Amino acid sequence: MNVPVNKRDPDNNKRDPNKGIVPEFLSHAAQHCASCGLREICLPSGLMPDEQEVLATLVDKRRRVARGDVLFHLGDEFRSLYAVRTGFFKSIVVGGDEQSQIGGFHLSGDILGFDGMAEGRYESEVRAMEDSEVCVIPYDGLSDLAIRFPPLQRQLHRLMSREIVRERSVMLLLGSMQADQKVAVFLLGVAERYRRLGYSGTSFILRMTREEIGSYLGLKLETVSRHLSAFDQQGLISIDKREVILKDLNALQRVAGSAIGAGSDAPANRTEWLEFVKCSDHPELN
Amino acid sequence: MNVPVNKRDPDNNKRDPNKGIVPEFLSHAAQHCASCGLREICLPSGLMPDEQEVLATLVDKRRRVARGDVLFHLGDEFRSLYAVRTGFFKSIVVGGDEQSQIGGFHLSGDILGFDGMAEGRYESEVRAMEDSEVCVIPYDGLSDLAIRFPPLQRQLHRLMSREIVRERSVMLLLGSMQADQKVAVFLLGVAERYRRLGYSGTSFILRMTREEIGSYLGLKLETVSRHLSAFDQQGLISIDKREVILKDLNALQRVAGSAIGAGSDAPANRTEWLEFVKCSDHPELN
DNA sequence: CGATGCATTGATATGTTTCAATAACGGTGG
DNA sequence: CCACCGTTATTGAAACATATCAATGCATCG
Repeated sequence: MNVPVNKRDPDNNKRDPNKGIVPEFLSHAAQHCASCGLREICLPSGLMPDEQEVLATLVDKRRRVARGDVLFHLGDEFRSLYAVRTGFFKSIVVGGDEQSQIGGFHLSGDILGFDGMAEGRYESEVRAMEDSEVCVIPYDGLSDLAIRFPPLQRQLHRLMSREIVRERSVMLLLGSMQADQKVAVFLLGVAERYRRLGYSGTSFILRMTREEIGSYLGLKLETVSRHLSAFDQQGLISIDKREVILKDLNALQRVAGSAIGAGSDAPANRTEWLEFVKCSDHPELN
Repeated sequence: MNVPVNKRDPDNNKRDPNKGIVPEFLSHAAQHCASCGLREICLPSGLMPDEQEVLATLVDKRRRVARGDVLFHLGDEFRSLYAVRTGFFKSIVVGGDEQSQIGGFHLSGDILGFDGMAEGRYESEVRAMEDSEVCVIPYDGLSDLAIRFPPLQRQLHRLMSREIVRERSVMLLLGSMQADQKVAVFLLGVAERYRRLGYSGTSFILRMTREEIGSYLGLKLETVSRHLSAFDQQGLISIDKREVILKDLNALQRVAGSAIGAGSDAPANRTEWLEFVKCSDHPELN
């Protein structure tokens, strides 16, 4: 855990967003989707209560994954999907010669392993970044159940489609955005996910290193650091190591959606902008 | 069509790879998957002949899309998947403020429209780059059929998963490769697809502009052009406008898989490499 | 035959990486 | 407890890759 436990947390939103979603007293007694706090955002979402009950008979196994351990390796035989219950994962896309990249970060409610259906083997590697727990969803069983419950089939399709759409947006990010846009989009994306899990969405702790952010965004860690610092100087955010507060969402969104230099006497290009920002913090030096 | 019809074509591999896969005399008489030349690479792949027969009752409608027309727009209501029969498509990913990018090129046997399942609306736009024809696969019907024929359900999952995996590899391309790698990977990818459709895979006509290649690869058209020229000068390929011949697959693969400057007195960086290559073509100038 | 779209190539500007130095932090073991 | 270590983050200067701007050529099409 990267959360400083000794700090006061008045807004109650800097804690691990996973923690507390499922009341402790339920976590052992009732291992059913119907009583899982995540059911609205996880696989059972949209199903009738009785359908959720049946699903729960399928999804009865849990698996703990310690920080740093892998959930599945590239090439492992595909047998199950996994639903993240608690914790935090990264999925790693591996290409031929020592090329690899983080393809996504995953938290509560996310379904992992869709890439295994194509060839019967997982084509990526998923690693826990904190001590985590997943629900195991055996594919054979799920497949059978989807036949008996058409809504489940639809839901499965919806989730896979959502993954396709998510990856599309990452392609857009990687292929046609500049570093500052990427970083802004990233911050807004993280915030949005926390918000949907019921947390503030303007104040949170990053659970990954600069290098991991860079890997995800197609940037070097120094570039990420520089742009985060720049946003801080500009007053768009406040950042100290991993603690982030989004201070000007509109401005951030403007950066994310391109359109630089809306200001008047601001520099015309991004390199000078980084400089400009830095200097205007120390007017006595000019 | 971009194919010069008046040219001799001794290798029989520069023609439109779609043409001729389905014998002309079948194309009107038998509109069934079971007799479609694409059945092995399309949706019915892996199904029993009688299952294919049933699938054919579902997939009985065709749709022609003229060059430049859209198959579906972003935001259109999702009702069907489409299987490319003949022709050539590009899918366009659109982001907020005038940000858009080509997410993929699609030819015979590809299934389009998976992104519509997530929210009931297509989240991309697909446009025909040549006069094309698709099979219309109504989703409701497909969903019902998948319930009656489990293998069809599996096949559907497989295809969606394949799309997820494909997009992952594009993410890798966009996020962690340099321009020359990207271009090499692109050429090998195109070649591979032609090869799988039964064509030579070393000699083909590009069906898209430099700008479209660039959009797909996250590069500007000039950069694409420069690296194609460089590959030509190096003898890895021969390219004239849209006509490509891959001459040294191993070398191309080496570029695609990183590891530059395996040679001895070759320049150490890529800028100089581009220069070097150009100069060594005119030794009299040195 | 001019107009238009596409491709190539050069010169320069710009954004990002690379290399390097330093600082802050957390954990570990004397 | 504190000195020490490895990891993570920040920041600067220089090198590099790609984008941008611009000019030209070459086809195709009406």
